[in-house]
This record gives sequence, structure tokens and C-alpha cells, in this order.
Amino acid sequence: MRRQEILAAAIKVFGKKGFAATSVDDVASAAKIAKGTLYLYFDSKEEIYAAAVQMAVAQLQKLAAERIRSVSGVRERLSISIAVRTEFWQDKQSLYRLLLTVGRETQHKRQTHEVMRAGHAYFLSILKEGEAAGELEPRDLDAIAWAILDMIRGCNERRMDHLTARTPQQDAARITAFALQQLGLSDERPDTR
Amino acid sequence: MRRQEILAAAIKVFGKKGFAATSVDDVASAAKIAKGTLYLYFDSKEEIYAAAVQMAVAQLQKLAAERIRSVSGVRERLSISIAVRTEFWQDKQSLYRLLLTVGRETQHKRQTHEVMRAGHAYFLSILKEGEAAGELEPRDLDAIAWAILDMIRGCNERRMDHLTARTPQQDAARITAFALQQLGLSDERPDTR
Amino acid sequence: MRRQEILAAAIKVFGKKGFAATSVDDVASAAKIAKGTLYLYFDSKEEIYAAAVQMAVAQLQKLAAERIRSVSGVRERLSISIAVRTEFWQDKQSLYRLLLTVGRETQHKRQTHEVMRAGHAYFLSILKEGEAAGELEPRDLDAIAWAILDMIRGCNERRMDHLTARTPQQDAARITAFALQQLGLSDERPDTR
Amino acid sequence: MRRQEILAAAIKVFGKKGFAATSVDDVASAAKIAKGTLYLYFDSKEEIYAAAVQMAVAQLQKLAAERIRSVSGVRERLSISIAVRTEFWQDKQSLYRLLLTVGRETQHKRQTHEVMRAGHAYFLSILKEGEAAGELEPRDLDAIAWAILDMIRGCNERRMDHLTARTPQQDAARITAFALQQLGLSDERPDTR
DNA sequence: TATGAATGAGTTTTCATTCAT
DNA sequence: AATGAATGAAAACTCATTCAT
Repeated sequence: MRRQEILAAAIKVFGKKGFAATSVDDVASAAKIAKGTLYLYFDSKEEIYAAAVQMAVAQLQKLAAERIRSVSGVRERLSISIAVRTEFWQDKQSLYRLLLTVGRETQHKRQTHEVMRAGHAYFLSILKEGEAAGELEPRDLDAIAWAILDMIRGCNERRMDHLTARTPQQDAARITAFALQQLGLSDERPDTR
Repeated sequence: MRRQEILAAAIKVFGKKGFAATSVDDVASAAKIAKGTLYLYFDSKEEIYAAAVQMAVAQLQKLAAERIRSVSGVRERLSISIAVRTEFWQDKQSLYRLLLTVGRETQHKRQTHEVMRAGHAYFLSILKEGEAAGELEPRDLDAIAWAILDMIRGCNERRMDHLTARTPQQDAARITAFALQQLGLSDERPDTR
Repeated sequence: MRRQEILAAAIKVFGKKGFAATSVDDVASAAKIAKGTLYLYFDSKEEIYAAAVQMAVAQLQKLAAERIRSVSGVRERLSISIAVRTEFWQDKQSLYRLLLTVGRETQHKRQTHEVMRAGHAYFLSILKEGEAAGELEPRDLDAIAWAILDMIRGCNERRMDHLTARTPQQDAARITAFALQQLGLSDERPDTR
Repeated sequence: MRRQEILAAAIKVFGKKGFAATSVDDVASAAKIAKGTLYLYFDSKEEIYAAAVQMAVAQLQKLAAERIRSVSGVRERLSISIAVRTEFWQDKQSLYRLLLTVGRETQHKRQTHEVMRAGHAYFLSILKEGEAAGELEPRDLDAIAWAILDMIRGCNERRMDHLTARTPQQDAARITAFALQQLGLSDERPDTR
């Protein structure tokens, strides 16, 4: 559909420059359509942005869901889920940047909340399943889920900004080890430098 | 001094709406001066923003330095430093919001890097001192320092956005426990719910 | 074309008030378009001005070239060329005023130089052809060409400012007589009052 | 007097950048006084400009009057008067530039008229004296006086803008020869290249 | 008399949105 | 559906003028 193509272009340009610094013209020319045409599909710049974010989130969730389907057990599922969230972006920097920019401007707060809540719910569900299955002792799973998300975000941002030399794989391993240790599941030294 | 008053107002409005969504007029009327007066003290909107961020960072660092002066030992110093960074903001939300918005727009990347690097260097120095003093086994201190920062940021953001019911004290305790466990220093169950 | 209409309006207002005293709003409303529309055709006020000057010069040169085509001989060609430059403006006062203002503001010096140099080169070429054809004795043709231009400019300015009662035809005749006398070509008394 | 010092500074800066491009701040700092102090001596920027122009004109006229006092006869007086008007400026470029800028902006038209009319009246009086004394045949003295002024102005402008390699003395000689020839007083070849 | 901080109207420029074609 | 020219409100910034000290 046409909407999809526009959104793909929007993700690219919003991701590169952020919401405020991206003009509707930028989006239109990235999508190779006339500026006026945009307004046939969307009511405002805001709406384009919102839809682009939603699309980006959906893409991530779809991939995460696919990759997790084949594995079971808290350990494995955590490991895969974290890896997805660090590796996924390697060739999708603009998509990730888009998500990063979300919510830094008051107007988009609600969107961020959705994104973050979704991520948190996802990890929490994994941990709770583990708890239910007796794999985990009851702990502060809520806080651990947030900690995982926070670390993933930090590592990804640093990589985007070239502030780190670590690979996504190294980051994922580090975060996974960290999480397992918190859950009392680590059987090895967590130093996965 | 006049510059200081202007910056205090700037922190308030930039923190509330972010850089792009805040107009120079907004800053001026928050400072209760005419728009032109701003330009007697600063050359551009960009410069106001930069100075505001710098001032915010300086305030935080000053407080952190004061509170840490009296304590020694990795454990104590970590605990205090994390607490400062979570509690400090309670009555300074706009200041914190300002720091959060930093760097989300491409143009201010360099500033964020400074802010983050400063925080990281700070925690790393605490950890390294501990290592040197023989209190810690050699570990991936760099990654742990980042993890601490990431968690602090996450908790603070959630509190700002009313997405959590936890108090700063609870968050600080949780993060400290996490960190100590990573460092192999926890002698108790880390569940500081 | 739209650009042309805008330039026509620009010539009118710039000619009336000069570059600095004319606002972009003035140009826009003279052209009966919105201010923003101007920026679809030009990048800046400076550019509008530059284009307006160029257009004015081009118009003059085109007319001069047309009128001179049919005549030959230094005497005739001088006479026609001077006449063109004095009569041309009768119904194009704003165009002329524009040319007059050019270069009075430091920033536009280069443009004036072009305009003046073109005029000088033009008259010099006529004189040199005459010299080559043996119609003229070798003299300080360069200085004479400048003198012609200076006198034309002076007469035109005085007429613009209503400081003279003379007609363009009278001025042209006077200047031509002056020039011919300088060139040693006058066979009559130069008093063409 | 204080006014005089301010005007001297004003001549300098207005001459360098023109009326519009010169700020009141520029004038104040050139005069080494505070901006507010200017308004104790002048009511507006316009008034400063007007006074500066008037002062420049007065200086020129005073010098011209001094130098002409000792000579008599049309020939000599013309020669001296033209020389004064070309040589005078060598060390007073900003003063001259100021006079050049005058009247290019509608608001200052009246001033230009004064300046030009004064110059014209001056030369006309020389010519008329010559006519009265029987040194000259009746001719179009009015037009000749204007032509002299026009040529002087042209030569001076070109020198200011470095468009000519001629010295003021060469220009003065050329213009004088030109004038004498027009008046039927030239006994030599006018080629004073 | 002298100052210079403060003002705010005015300037150029941008850009999301509309609408005739 | 599609275009892109046109709009005009709003933005950042300037500067002649004022006024409390």
C-alpha cells in the first residue's frame, strides 16, 4: 500500500534528523512523491511521525516474535530477546534513531510510554513464565525487566553514537549474563568481556 | 548575576518542551525580560541552550561532590553517588528534563556525549579506586559503570513520567544492590524491593 | 514567467527606496504575492536585488543594441547611443533609480562595477572603431568614454530628481556635441542650447 | 566641542559602510562614548548623518575657498577649483565616501540636492565672472558647469573604487582641459594624457 | 552630563498546510 | 488520486531609541 512506502521513507528521514529538524518536504522527497500527496494519506506531520514510530515498533516486535518462537526456557528466551534488540538495528540505524528520539519532546510522550511499556511487558512475561515454571525464585522481576531494557537502550545508543567499540553480540552477552546473575541463574563468571 | 537568572528560566522552559519546541520568546517571558535583552547575554538560542545544559550539569556535579566527601569505601561511595543521582531531581524536574532532552536532536550530540562521559568517568573512578584498594576483583568495570548509569537514567525517566510508583530511595537501593552483586560484593539477597 | 513579474515589481520598489530601506514585504506586496512565495523563486533578499539589477541592465543593453543596429559611423553611433541612454528612462524611472542606487552600499560594489564597466566598454568600442576607421585622430579615448558616461549619468539623475528643465533630447544633443568636440569632430558651434 | 568630535567619528564610519549598514553602536564606539550619550547631542541617527554630511561639505568648501583666494582669471580659478575637488580626498576617503552615499536613499535626497547645487553654483559663478569680464563668449555655461561636476564625480568615484590608475592630478588636468576646450579657451591640444 | 542595560517593533527567513488544476 | 505553487503564521535575530542610575 502507498501508506507503507511513505512510512518507510519517513522512518529514514525522521531517524536521521529527529522530528523537529525534519521537514515535510524531506519526507515527501524521500518518498518520491509531491508534498501535497502526503496529505492525502496523513492529516499532519505529527500523524506521519506517530505512524512511523508505530510501524517501527511493529517491525521490531514481529522479528522478536519470530526469533523467539523456536526456543524455550527462560535462559534461552532471554538471550534471544536481548540479542534481537541489540543486533536488529545494525542495518536499521535510522529506524532505531527514530525510536530514540521518541518522547524527548513533550508532545510525543504518550508514544514513548507505549514503546517502553511494550518492551517491559515483553521481558516481564518471559520472566514470569520462568517463575511460573519454577525455573526462577520469586524476585523483583519488574525491576529486573526494566534494568534489562535500560541496559539495552544504553548500549544501543552508545553504538549509534560511536561511543563504544563493542559489538552488538558482545553487548548482548554482557547484558544477558548480567540478567542471569540477577536472577540467580548464572553458573559461570559473568565476565564476558 | 543576570546571566544566571536567565539560565534558570531557560532550564525551566527547555526542560518542559525541549529545544526545538521552545521559542526564544518563551525563554524571554519565563525570565521576564524582553526578547532583545536575551541577546545582550547570549549570541543565539543555541548558546542559551548550551549554557543551560552546562549549568545543570555543574549543579549536579557540585552536589554529588559535596555528598560524597564524607564517605569512603566502594560500597559507601557507590551507594551515595547513586542516591544523589536519583534523589537530586525530586524538586528539580525541569533541570532533569533538560538533561534528558539533550542529545536527542542531532545538533546537540556533542553535549550529550560530554554529560554521559562525565557520569561514566565518575563511576568508573570509584570502581577503579576500589579495584586498586583490593576491595574488588578485576572485572569488566567499564561495562558495569555504564550499566549503573543506564539504570539510573531509566529509573529517573520513569519517575519523571509517572510510570513508576517507586521512590528515589527505593530505586537507588535497587540499583546499588544490582551493582554490588555485579561486583561480587553483595553479602545479602539483592532483593531490596 | 513568475520570476519576471516578481523582478518587475522588485525593480519598482528597490528603485524607489533603495536596497536597505526596502523590505521583503514591500517587494512581496508590490508583486501581489505572499512573502513566502518570494522565497520559492529566490533564496534571499540579496538575490532578488542582484537579479533585478541584472534584468535592468539587460533591458537597457537590449534596447541600445537594437537602436544602434541601423546606423554606422562614429558620429551617428555616438549620437544614438547617448540618446538611448537618456531617453530610455522616461517611462522607466524606477528602473533607472534602481541602477543609480546600485553600489552605493558597500555590499553591492561589485555589481556597480559591472554595470559601469559595461557602459564604458560599450562607448570605448565605438570610439576605437572610429579610430581604426581613420575617422578619429588618436586621443585619450578612454577618458572621453568615461566623460560621456559621467555626463549621461549626471543629466539623468538631475532629471529624475526634477532638478532640471531640460528634455532628454536636449541633454543628449548637448552631450553628443561635447563628445564630438573632444574628438575634434565638431564642425559647428557646440552651443546646442 | 563634543558635537564636532562625534561628527568626525560619524564621518569615518558612515563613509566606510553607508547609512543603512552603519549602526548607532558603530558611531558611538568610533567616538568612544556610550550610545546613550549620542542622544544628548543628536535626536536621531538621521540627524547625525545629516550633520555629518553638512560638516563634510563645509570642510570641502572652506578648503576650496582658501585655495582659490590667491588666484584670478577664469582659467586659473577653474584649474584650482577642479584640482581641489580631486586632490582634497586623497587622505579623506571616508569623508568622500560619505558624500557619495548621500542621496542614494530617498530619505536623503534633499541633502544631495544641497551638495550638488552648491557645487554647481560655485562653478557657475566662476564661469559667469569670466563671461562678465569678457574672457568668455556667451555659451551654455549652465550645462558646462554641470558637466564639470559630473566628470569630477565620476573620476573621484573610480579612484575610490580602485577602478582607475590615474592620479588626482592627471584627472584634474584632463577635466580642466576639457572644460577650457568647451569654453573655447584652449590654446593647446587638449590631449593631456 | 554620561552611561549602558533594557526594550520591542521590525527584519529576514522557514515551513506545515491548503487548494486550484 | 496527484501535484506543487501559494500561503501566512511564526521563528530567530537586530537595532534605534529610552531611561533609571
